[in-house]
Amino acid sequence: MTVSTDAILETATRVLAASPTATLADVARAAGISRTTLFMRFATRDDLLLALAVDAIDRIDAAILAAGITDASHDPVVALADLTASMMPLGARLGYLLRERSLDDNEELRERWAQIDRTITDAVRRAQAAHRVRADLPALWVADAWFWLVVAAWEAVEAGRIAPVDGPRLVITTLLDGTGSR
Amino acid sequence: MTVSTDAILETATRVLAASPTATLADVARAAGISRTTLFMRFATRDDLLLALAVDAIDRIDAAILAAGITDASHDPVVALADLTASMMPLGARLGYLLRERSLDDNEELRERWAQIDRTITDAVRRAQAAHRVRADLPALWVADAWFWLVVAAWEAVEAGRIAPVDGPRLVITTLLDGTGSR
DNA sequence: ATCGATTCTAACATCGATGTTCAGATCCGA
DNA sequence: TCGGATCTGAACATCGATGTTAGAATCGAT
Repeated sequence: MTVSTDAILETATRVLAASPTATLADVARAAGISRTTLFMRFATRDDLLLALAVDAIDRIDAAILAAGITDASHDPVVALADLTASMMPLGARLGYLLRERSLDDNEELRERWAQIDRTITDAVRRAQAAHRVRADLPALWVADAWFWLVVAAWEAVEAGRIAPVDGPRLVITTLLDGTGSR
Repeated sequence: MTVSTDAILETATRVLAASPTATLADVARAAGISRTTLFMRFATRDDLLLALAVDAIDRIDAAILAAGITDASHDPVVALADLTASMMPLGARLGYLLRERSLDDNEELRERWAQIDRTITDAVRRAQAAHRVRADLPALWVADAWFWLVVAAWEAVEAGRIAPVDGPRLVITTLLDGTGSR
């Protein structure tokens, strides 16, 4: 196996995130394999798209686990900051998930995404219970705001508007402290 | 003209935002006109996509003008809050602009978007000068954070996670005050 | 060096979407 | 009611992407 399946997924994510209508021939060329071989690995275009999404969600799950979000003994705010940092390198994959609407009707993906959502929202609720996050805001909204700020940071890094190293800090300080002057 | 061009754009935005690969036959059907007539109004698919994008940006420009963002005598923070409220109904159009990557290589659209970006960023800078926004954050980032929080609110409303009426307030309080407890 | 497996090139069929054409239906104002 | 304009349905050509197949080439292990 000259080119690993992982490398193909990596390349395919990059190509398809940049241009969702890219051809499988484009993907194969970018990955340095022939179109025929690509069809050996993924029988149909849908198979490939699904594999990309599953890979992205796998990585998010892994990041969540590593950050200890689900661990009740961890400070939820610290855990969320850790998660933010480890989400940043997943940017292209997040962008792909965001934009690829054809995945919406996949039951498995929807359920896994809902699970991630619940995990983050639960962490927010625990932070609210510990008086670390304002209790007058819906936990669902705070979770959403966090997620989209992560997206914002990724896009800003991608566009060269902020330095990669600043991303996590900007997300967390914006989310917790806000941007208004005291 | 039984079906106005505006109504076609409205419908097309909804259909294509929900499923970017939707067929022109789908769009025509949803708009209640024949495929032939749709081709009378927009000679090619690209023409239609471009018209959608131009329409979306027109509306954002109008909202910016109405909110008085560019008016130096207005309080920039109040103006941004006003703009947030008038951006909310543009949700589907924003979603379309966000996801339709094929527009990236259109010079006119890129320039118009850059102009909007400059306008928002300038407002943030004025707010910083007036000590209404923290000066230790890049104005570019604050502008980005605002934009993506607007997207977050729109998506949350769309998914039924927050009430439409709460959107603008949640965006502004999250952006300015943050979600952390004092 | 050989064998088996994998990848490659180069074709091929298929299919759906785009875009075109045109004759008839329909509508709307005079 | 008439006449011009517009919309429509039903074809049609074209094109590009998907997916398939076969044989040649390459590679890796023994």
